[in-house]
Amino acid sequence: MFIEINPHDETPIYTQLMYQIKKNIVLYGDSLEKDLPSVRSLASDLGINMHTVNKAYNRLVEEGVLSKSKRGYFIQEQSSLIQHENVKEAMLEKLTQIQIDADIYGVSEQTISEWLESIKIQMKEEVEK
Amino acid sequence: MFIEINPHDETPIYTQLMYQIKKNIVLYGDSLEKDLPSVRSLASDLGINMHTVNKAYNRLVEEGVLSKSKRGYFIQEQSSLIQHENVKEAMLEKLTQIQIDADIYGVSEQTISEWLESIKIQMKEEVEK
DNA sequence: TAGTTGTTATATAATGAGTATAACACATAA
DNA sequence: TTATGTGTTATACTCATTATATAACAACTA
Repeated sequence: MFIEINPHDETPIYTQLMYQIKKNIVLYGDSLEKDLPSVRSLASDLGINMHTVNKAYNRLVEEGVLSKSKRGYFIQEQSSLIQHENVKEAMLEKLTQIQIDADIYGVSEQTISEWLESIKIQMKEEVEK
Repeated sequence: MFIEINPHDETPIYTQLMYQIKKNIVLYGDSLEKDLPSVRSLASDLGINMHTVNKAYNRLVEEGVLSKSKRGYFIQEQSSLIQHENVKEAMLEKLTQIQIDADIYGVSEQTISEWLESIKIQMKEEVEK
């Protein structure tokens, strides 16, 4: 797990953490340990509070990304299409906002595609380091 | 101006208002009155507070979408490419999150395109009503 | 037994969102 | 000139969220 938290970012720490974990799963998939670090150890490593990690973990369980047992949290193996309507709604909300901003700022469809492409490339580069 | 505020939505009222105004400009462009309703009248119409409208208006001024004078706020004519770095950063942040969620939930690139297309169609339908 | 897991409970602080009034300066229309 | 309507500023209050800090608990494990 390679996790970076930006304390100056306006997005909440637990949200950043959720996306960092998802990103790790996407990038390193099967080569990752199924067991996640305990809430206390990860919190200690990142210099944040235990409950903040716990919140991120539990949200990911609700989204179906993680599972939990009394032994700890671990990655939920799945090629599950979106079964959680909330996630889809959140994606649609973001897409709508992006579309409106693109329209009003004259950002072309092609530019959006290029941005998306560079995001993917950037992620692939991270995995090769 | 056709503005809808959803009080049950988790996104702040002033943010919803910002996007509703942008949406109006995108959809109805030149046929819109340049002058915006006063902060008090719009607040009254929507059943919300004056300062909430004021916040949305001023954010849009910062983004370059609106202008203001002592007479009131009005739509800023411009086909300005993104001069405000903050807006681009916000769009990239959203795009990154969408990309990660799409990857982890197995939402294909084509599906994303289809969602975007239906968003556009839906917006066009609104203008024809 | 000792240590680690997640869980629960309390408490506190900081911030953001939203509302509620009030007063002010300035411009405009009567 | 007066009245009204602009945006602006200031103050105060509520509420929810975020984040932290401790502490204690039950259950599992070495």
